[in-house]
Amino acid sequence: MASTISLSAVPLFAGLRSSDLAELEARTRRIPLTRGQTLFLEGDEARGFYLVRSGRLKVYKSSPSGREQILHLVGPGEPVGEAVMFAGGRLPASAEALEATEVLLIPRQAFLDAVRREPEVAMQFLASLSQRLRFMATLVENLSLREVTERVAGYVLYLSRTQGDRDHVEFDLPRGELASLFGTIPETLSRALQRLAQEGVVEIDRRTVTIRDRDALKEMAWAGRRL
Amino acid sequence: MASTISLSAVPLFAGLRSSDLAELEARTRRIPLTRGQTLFLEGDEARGFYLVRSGRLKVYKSSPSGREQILHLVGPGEPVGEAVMFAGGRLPASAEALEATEVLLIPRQAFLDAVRREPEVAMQFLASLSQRLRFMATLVENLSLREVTERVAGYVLYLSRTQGDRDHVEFDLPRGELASLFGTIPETLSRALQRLAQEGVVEIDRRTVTIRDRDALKEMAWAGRRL
DNA sequence: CGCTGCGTTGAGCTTCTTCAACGATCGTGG
DNA sequence: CCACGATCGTTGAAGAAGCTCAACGCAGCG
Repeated sequence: MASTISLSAVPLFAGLRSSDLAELEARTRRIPLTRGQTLFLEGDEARGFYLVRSGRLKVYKSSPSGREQILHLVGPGEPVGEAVMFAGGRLPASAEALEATEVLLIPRQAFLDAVRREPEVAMQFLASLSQRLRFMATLVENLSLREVTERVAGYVLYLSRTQGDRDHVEFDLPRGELASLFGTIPETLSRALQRLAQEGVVEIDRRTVTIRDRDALKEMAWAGRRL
Repeated sequence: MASTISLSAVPLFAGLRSSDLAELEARTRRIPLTRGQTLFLEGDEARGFYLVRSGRLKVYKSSPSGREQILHLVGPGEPVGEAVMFAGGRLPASAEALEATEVLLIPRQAFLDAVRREPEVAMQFLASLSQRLRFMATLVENLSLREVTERVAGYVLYLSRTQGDRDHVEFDLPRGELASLFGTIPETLSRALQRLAQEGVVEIDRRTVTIRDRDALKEMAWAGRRL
């Protein structure tokens, strides 16, 4: 279950020769995290960046009143905090383990050396940042232009796509975290799910969602209302 | 007024030798845009990316009902659509000129050749994407965790910072665009401004904002309420 | 078997949006 | 140079979506 990815299998470092990989790895530090443990907080100084080896992190912003907005989820082979390395400044968000997680701390200089050896690595990071940027654009669109029920419908379809286009989909997060991902609170999420269920579009049992009317679900996901 | 930036002054290409710069420039195409003209629409195929030489663009998402959310503003020396080059896929948003604007279309291959000549260019783009990512994180935070009045207060402070910490600040956009930037509509923005004015925090005359009580403004910007 | 935490449901309230009307401003053409 | 129309910004009233607070059911766990 706790699949651990080795550096040689990390797409970001594809292109590095195994000797360089070995050197890179030697300069990293392994950091084990338990569920709920904080990796860093918004405003912290960055000493390098992190690579998730196993488990999962949430990267989030929190409000003075305690509400949280998840910016993205980070899984095995994916980097966290690397943007600070490129642009400078302090960490713009916080990160916390959603389950038992192991990350690698990669010091700034070790990374720069790797890039010098193999410029292709920089291109991989460009691709990675670009993908994240696209994800953020979608998030902004959801928060600003879609209502909660539409976001949920869209997420179910997204999960269905990533989980093999089945009609059986598993939420990979508890309700509260799911709500933070959608930019809302558990109560509202609960009501949105209930609405989808009541209209016969999906069936919901705990974390399992069964898609009953895929077309209706698609309809809700991008138009929702009017037009 | 219409300051035009030359390629040699673009930070992204700092590091390129002038001969390489000349070659790069020779492979670009100049595209003049009038105010309101569309550069590309969400879903378009990208042939390369664009660099703004003069003027200003908005990059935005639009909803079926016609509302728009501005993702970012792009000025002289800044790139648009480059993320698609790195990550593939189609353009995730639309772009339109806010005023008379000239952009350079830089073909994918011309860019790749430049990077091959000078790997430092890749690092510059990493920094640029990272900054944009940070901006997007702030946008998400605003949309999800702050109310409109707080966003406006924050923006006024931001403008004050960028315009030299004066108490006299100029909105650089008409109301409607400003509203799109804040993720709301002109009516709501108008009321938010009115509230700030009524509490004596700022004074507003058309696009000019005079900060009357900077501390109160800061207070509104990050806490707003409770705690 | 009871405790604890998560998820759901209900009622009331706040914020924001919608729709409509109105005033001001600016550019244009007479 | 002025009058006109179009656009932009503001204001008001009503409605919708989402949030807060509180209570409750239920499952998992000690």
